[in-house]
Parts: sequence; structure tokens; C-alpha cells
Amino acid sequence: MAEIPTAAISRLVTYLRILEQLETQDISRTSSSDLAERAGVSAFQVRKDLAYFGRFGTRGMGYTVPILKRELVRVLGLNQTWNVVIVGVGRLGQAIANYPGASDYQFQYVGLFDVNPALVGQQVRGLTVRHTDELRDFTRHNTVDMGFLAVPPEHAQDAAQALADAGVKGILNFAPVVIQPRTLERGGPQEISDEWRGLIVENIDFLAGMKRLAFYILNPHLKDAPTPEDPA
Amino acid sequence: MAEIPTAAISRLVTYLRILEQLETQDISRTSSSDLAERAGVSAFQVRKDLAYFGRFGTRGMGYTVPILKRELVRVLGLNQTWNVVIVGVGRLGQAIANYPGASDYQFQYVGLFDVNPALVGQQVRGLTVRHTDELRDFTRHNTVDMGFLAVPPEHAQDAAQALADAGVKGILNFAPVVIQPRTLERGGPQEISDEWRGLIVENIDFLAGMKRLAFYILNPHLKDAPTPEDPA
DNA sequence: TCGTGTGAAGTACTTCACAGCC
DNA sequence: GGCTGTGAAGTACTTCACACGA
Repeated sequence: MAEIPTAAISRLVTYLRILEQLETQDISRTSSSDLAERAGVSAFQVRKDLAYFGRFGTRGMGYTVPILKRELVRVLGLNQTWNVVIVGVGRLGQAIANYPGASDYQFQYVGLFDVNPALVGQQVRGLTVRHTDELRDFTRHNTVDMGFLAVPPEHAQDAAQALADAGVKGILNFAPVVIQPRTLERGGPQEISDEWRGLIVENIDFLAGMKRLAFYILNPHLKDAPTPEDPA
Repeated sequence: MAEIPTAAISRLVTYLRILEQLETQDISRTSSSDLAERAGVSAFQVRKDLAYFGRFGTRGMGYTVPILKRELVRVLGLNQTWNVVIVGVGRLGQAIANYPGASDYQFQYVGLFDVNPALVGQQVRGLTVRHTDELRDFTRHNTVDMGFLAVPPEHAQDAAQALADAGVKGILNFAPVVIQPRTLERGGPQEISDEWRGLIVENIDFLAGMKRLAFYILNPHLKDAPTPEDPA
């Protein structure tokens, strides 16, 4: 189904980050093997990943940092504004809201929501925290592209439904829960509810990360090589 | 190289979480198709993932929740204590330290480290924050299995090196940086430095997650199906 | 009969080798 | 000469179909 591997997209994000770093160091040229080393993958992989989206280099020369950076920004859709709401403004939600780097690519936090009365009305990062019940109404008057979900696990599904109802196009879910699209079962096979159609969910689960880490510490041979070889 | 897919391990963690949830609901039996639906994967996948590690079910009956849970806990290495230090005790580090659920499986935070003088000496979650320079000495007197890295990106590589020098077996890296093992190049091909040999690095990168989300919102057809079908 | 466990088939991803162009 | 771009080969993962045991 996926003509471009999901893993390739993750790597593209890494290449972009490396290019930004090179730019701050006033390095204007790079190559697939240089990028490969910095990203911890093979040079073949770098060239193949880039080839999914175009031809950005010059044979015999390599890549020009600002050009490749510009192209990756375009490919990833980071040359446009993304309006974001955060649902759940506890410690994690606030850490996310204040984490530097989000605004580098026009990710703008436009609304913060929580059910905790102690938080509603407070100022966080220049925004007033609103009650989650106001989310739907808020999106009628404001453009919202994506929602970050940082509520406790037991409220994650309901909060995700609220975001879907509010019409966001994507959810970045930090809760250790599998978000389920609502299904309608009128007789026939299960059909996904309208508000979920085409909605993208991406998960960031650090509890899962620590459990994977535990597993791989005990079974290091099962971990794919950390830094694959470059070609001869 | 990997005889067990990395993705399978992530799914096992998800199955385990589902089993815990079933247990709290006093549901004592399940099946590959039930788990599949809750995890958002196919029932084939569930059976194959479990088969990598053993035969935990009963033909014609399915799985017994507490038994399968116990087996997954054992497989993932969660029936032992894991002593964790956190390097970087800013907003993100504190959110991690206080996130509920880590202690469910004997993950114990034994030390917190930062370079910020305003934080050193403070109490966070019952622990006194120490200066990162003390990390090496700390591990001489205390068992430390893994380190969580929540420092700003520009300090991530150095902090990772400090964790490696301190002898941790794994690093959970929250910084948007590719951690590089130190290499010695005495004449021959690059060789990985001793302290990095066998050290596992797992990344949790939420900035990357938001960029991937942006990409998939613009290119939804490239996202692998959210909830694959069950078998007939 | 039902649902697991598993070799075999199919698909997706990665690695390779080299043609092509600077 | 050097490094990119890319079809082809190889490998890894997923899906399938059915044998097996309760």
C-alpha cells in the first residue's frame, strides 16, 4: 500500500535536522556518505530515500546544503503554517508547549485545553488554558490543523474523540493507549465514522520506549546494527 | 540480522498494555483476533509475534489473560528491577520523572543529574538533583542500568558520552539528535570505543513526530492502513 | 468445531552494482 | 575521477492457508 516506506519519512526528518546543523556551521556542501554517517544509516539508503522525491544532487559533486534543505522542507510540508492545540496541560503537556524548536517550522500553538479546574484560566506560554468542553466551539472560530494529546491514559480515547469531532486532521498521541476510530455498525461491515475518515494518528510513547530498551539490553543481538557500513 | 522484527517488539509492548487493561476489567480470556482489534493490527500478526517467543495459547480456546501477561512480562525483561538515571531535569526531564506508570514494572529512578546550578540541590520526586559531573562517581557506588537523556540538543552528545563512560547499558534519548558512538581510528577501519560496545540507544523524538504528522496529513495515502482487517 | 501455531507465499524494504553526468 | 540516481537482486517482514490439538 505504501509506495514510500514509513521509515524513509523518519529518516528524511533526520536528514533535514542534519542539514540545519550543517547550515549553522557554514558548511554548504555535503554528500550521501556524509549524511549517512551523521544519520547512522547507509549511503545507499540516503540516496534511495531522496530519490523517492526527486533528484536534488549533482553527480560527481554531492548536494548543496541550502538547496537540499529547502527541498526537504517542501517535501515534508514544513513550508506552511500548522496550527496546533494541546489537550492535556499537565507536566507533560506544558513541557511540550515550552519545548524549543517547534516554532522553527511554523508550528504554532493556538490553544491549550484541560479539564482540571486548577489549570483552566491559567496562562501557559502566553495562552490561556481553556476547558476541554470548549474545544469544539474553539475550532469553529479558529483554524486548527492538529492536536497533541497529553492527557492521562484513561481519558485519551475520549479526548481523541473530541479532537476528531473538532475536525483536526491529525493527532499526535502521547498517551500509552491505542486510539480507536469510532465505527458505525449498521448491519454491514464496520464502517469508520465520518470525523475519523482520513484522520492521521501518530504515537509518541515513552513508556513503550523504556520497555523496548529493557528488552534490547537483554537481547542486544536482536537490535539492528547501530551504524551500518558505508559503501566501499 | 534481526531474526525478530523490531516492529514485533513494539507490538508486544502494546499487547502487554492491553492485557493489563483486560485484567483490570476482570476479563480473563482473550484471542488473537480480540487482541488484534484492540491493538489495531491483524490477528495473523498477533499470532506470529507471539510465536517468536513460544506457544502461549490453547487451540480452540484462545489465551488466558494472566498467563499471557506473565509470559510477555518475562519475554520483555520486565520481571526484574531496572535502575534509571535521568540526565537533564528541565521541564521535560521532570515530566518524565513524574509520569505515572514507570514504576509499574520495577523501573526505579535512582539519580537525577543536571548542569544548571539553579536545579542542582533541588528535590524532584524525592531525589536530590546532582551535577552531571558527579555521574561517573555516582555509578561507582550505585547500580545503574539505563540513562534517560533529556538535555538540550546541543548537549546531548556530551551527555550521552558521560552516560556511556558511566557504564550504563542503554540510553533512552529524548533529544532531537543522532547519538554517535565514539570511534577510535588507529590506522585501520573505525572501531567503536569500548564504553559504547553493546550499548543500546533508543530514541523518542517528538519534534520528529510532529513533522511526520505534518507529512502524513498532506499525504494520507502513504500512511499504512490504521486498522487492518481481521481474517474471515 | 474453534482458534492457535507455522511453513509457504507474497509483498515491502534495503542493499547492491553500475550507468550516467558533472 | 567522483558521486548521484536507479533498475535489479537480495533480504526481511507480513499475510496467508491449513494442519493440529482442545
